[in-house]
Amino acid sequence: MRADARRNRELIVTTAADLFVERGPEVSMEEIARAAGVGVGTLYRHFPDRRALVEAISVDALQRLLDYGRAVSEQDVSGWEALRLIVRRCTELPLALATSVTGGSALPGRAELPGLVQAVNAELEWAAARAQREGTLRRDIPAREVIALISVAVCRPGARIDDPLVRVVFDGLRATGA
Amino acid sequence: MRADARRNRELIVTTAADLFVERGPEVSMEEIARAAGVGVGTLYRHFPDRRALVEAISVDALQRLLDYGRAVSEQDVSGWEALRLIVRRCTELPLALATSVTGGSALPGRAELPGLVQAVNAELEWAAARAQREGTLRRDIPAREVIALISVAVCRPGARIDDPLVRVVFDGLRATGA
Amino acid sequence: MRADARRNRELIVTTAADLFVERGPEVSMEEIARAAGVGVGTLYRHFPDRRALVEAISVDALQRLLDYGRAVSEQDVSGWEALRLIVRRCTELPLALATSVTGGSALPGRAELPGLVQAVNAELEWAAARAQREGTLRRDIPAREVIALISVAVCRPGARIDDPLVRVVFDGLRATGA
Amino acid sequence: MRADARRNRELIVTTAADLFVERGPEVSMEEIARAAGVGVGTLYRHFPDRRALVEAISVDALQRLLDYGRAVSEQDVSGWEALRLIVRRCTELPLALATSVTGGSALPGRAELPGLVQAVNAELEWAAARAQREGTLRRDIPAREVIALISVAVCRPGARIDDPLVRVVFDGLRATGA
DNA sequence: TATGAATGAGTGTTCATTCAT
DNA sequence: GATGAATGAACACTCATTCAT
Repeated sequence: MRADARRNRELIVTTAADLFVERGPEVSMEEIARAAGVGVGTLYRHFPDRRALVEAISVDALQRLLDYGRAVSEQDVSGWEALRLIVRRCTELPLALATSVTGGSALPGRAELPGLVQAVNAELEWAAARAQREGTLRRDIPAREVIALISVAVCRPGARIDDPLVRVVFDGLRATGA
Repeated sequence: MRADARRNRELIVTTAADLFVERGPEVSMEEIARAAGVGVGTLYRHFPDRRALVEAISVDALQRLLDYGRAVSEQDVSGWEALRLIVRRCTELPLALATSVTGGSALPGRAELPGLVQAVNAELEWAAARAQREGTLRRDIPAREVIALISVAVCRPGARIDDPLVRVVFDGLRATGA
Repeated sequence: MRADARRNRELIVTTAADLFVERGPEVSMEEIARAAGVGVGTLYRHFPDRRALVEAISVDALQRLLDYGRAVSEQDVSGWEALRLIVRRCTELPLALATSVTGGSALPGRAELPGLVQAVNAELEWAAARAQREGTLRRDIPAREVIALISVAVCRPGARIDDPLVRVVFDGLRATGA
Repeated sequence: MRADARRNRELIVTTAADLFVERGPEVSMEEIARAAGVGVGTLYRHFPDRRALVEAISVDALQRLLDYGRAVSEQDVSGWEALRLIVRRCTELPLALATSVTGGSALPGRAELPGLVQAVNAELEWAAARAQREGTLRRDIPAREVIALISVAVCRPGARIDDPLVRVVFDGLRATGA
C-alpha cells in the first residue's frame, strides 16, 4: 500500500470516528468524505461499504485500547488502578459504535475483531484478577462478569470516567473491606 | 374522539413501541402502519410526524410507569423495595426511546412530558428518601442524583432488572451498614 | 333539496372561492371543508370531486356576472360605460379559476357552462356593438375579438379595474376620434 | 464543473422549461428527470429542490433575454422597434414561471435574479426612453410603468407577440400623434 | 344526512453505492 | 489511484377520495 493511500485511510478512519461521535451514527458517507477532504470514490476504495468503515473504526479503537492496556500492564500500578486507567481510555475512544464490543457478536466482517476483543478482555481480566488478589475488587463476581459489567457502563455514547454511573459501578465493585 | 379511532391510536402506539424495541429506531412508518394493520394515512392522522409518534410512545410509557409507581406507593412496602419494583417496571417499558427520562429535555413537543417526568421523579425520590431513612440506601448521595443514576442504568435499550449492571448499581447504592 | 342542504352548498361554494383567491389553487379539500364549517363528507356529497367544485364556483361566478350584466343593460348607460361596469364586476368575481372563461373549452363537465359563457358574451358583445355605434369603441376590431381581449386582460388572478394593464387595454380600444 | 455535468445541467433546465410550458407547473420531478433522460438523483444533485430548478429556469431565460436585448441595442433600430423585438423574444422564453419579472420579488433564492431583472429592465427602459424621444411612445406614462405594463401583458403563460392583448397594449402605448 | 376516520397512490427528497472521467 | 457525477431504491409525508359510524 502506497504511503499516501495509507495516509488517506487513516485520515478517513479518524475523521469518520470524530464525526460519528459528534453527530450521531447517521452521518452520510458523502459528508464523511468531504470532512476528510477526499472524494466518495476514495472512501469506497478503502471501505467497500458503510459497515466496513464502522468496523475499521472499531478495530482501530480496539487496537489503540489494547496498546494502551499493554503499556499500563507493563507499568507498576495496582490492578484496581490499571482497571481505572483502561476504563478512562475507553471513554476517550469511539467504542460505542460497534454495539457490544465485548460480545463481539455484532461485526462478523473483520477477522481481527474477535481476536482484538479477546486480547483487550484478557488485559482487563488480568487487571481484575490482580485487583481481586489485592483485595480491592469484590471476589463474589467472576472477573469475566466484572468486565462485561464495566463494558456496559463505559461503552455508551457519551460515557465519561466521572459519570455518576461509572462512579457507582466502581463503588459497587469495590470490595467491602477496602 | 370516536371509539374506533381511539382503539386504532392505542394499537398504533403499542405496535410501534414493540417494533422500535425489536428492530431499533429506524423502522419505517410504512412498516409500523402495516404491523398495526392500518394505512399510513391513518398513522399520520394520529401523529403528524415521526417525532410525534415517538413522543406519544414515551408519554404512554411514562403514564404507565407513573400509574404503577403510585400503586406501589400505596402499598405497604419498604422504600428500597419500592425502588426495585419501579425499576423493574422501567425495564418492561419502552422508556429508552425518549433519550433521557430524567432530563426530559429531549422532547419539547408535548406539554405533558415534563409534568410526567416530574411526577415519576417525585415518586422515585419519595421512595429513595424513605429508603435513606430506613438505612438501606446510601445517604452520601443526594436522592436526586440517585434517581439520575438509576435512570441511566435502566433507560438503556435492553436493560433488565437482573442485568449485572443494574445489580451492581443497586449494590453500589446500598448503604454499607445494611 | 332541503333548505339546510342548499345553505351548505352555497356556503361551500363561496368559502372555497374565497380560499382559492386568497391562497392559490392548491388549497386542500379538507381545508375548504374546515373553513366552511362542514365535514369533508358533506363537501363530497355536494361535489363528487375537486373538479366539480371548481366548476360550481365558475358557474356561480358566471351566473352572478350575467345577472349583473343584464341589470346593467336594462339601465340607461352608454355602451362604453356598460363595458366598464361589467369589466369591473369581473375583477370582483373568481373568474380566473376556470382558465379560459370565454373559450369555455376548459370545463366540459357542467352543461350550464357553455350556455352561461355564451350569454355573458352576448351581453358583452351587445354593449360593445353599442359602443362602436356610439363611436367610442374602435370599429376596426370585431366585437367578438374585443371581448376575447378584455377577457384575457381581466380574467387573470389579481386583475383590478385600475390596473395599468386594464387601463391601457381600454385606451387601446378607444376609438381614436373619441 | 465537468463537461458532462454541465451538459446534463443544461439538458435538465431546457427539458424542464419545456415540460413546464407544455404541461403546467405541477409536473413531477420524477417526470422531469425521465424526460431529460437522467435519474432523479442527478436532477437533485444539480438543483437541491424544486424551487431551485424553477429559479434556474428563470435565470436562464432572463440571461437569454438580456443577451438578446443587448444585441438589439447594439443594432441600428428605433426605440419602438427594439421594444417590439425584445417583447417578441419574451414570448418565446419561459418567463412566466418566475411570477413577475419586473417585481423580481418572487424568487429570493438566487443572488443573480435581482441583478438580471434590473439589467433587463434597464435595457427595456432605455428602448422606451428612446421611443418616447422619437415620439412613437406615449409620454404621459413613465417609462418605468410602461415596462411594468408590458411585463404583465407578455409574461403570461401562452403569451404571443400577435396576441390581441399584446397588440392592443402596443396600440394603447402608441403616441396619439404617431 | 352529516361527520370525520381510513385509505393508499403519489410526491419531494435523501443517500448508499457504482462508474465514467 | 482519485474524483465526484449518476443512479435509483427507499423514506417521510400529503391529499383526493371512500366509507363506517
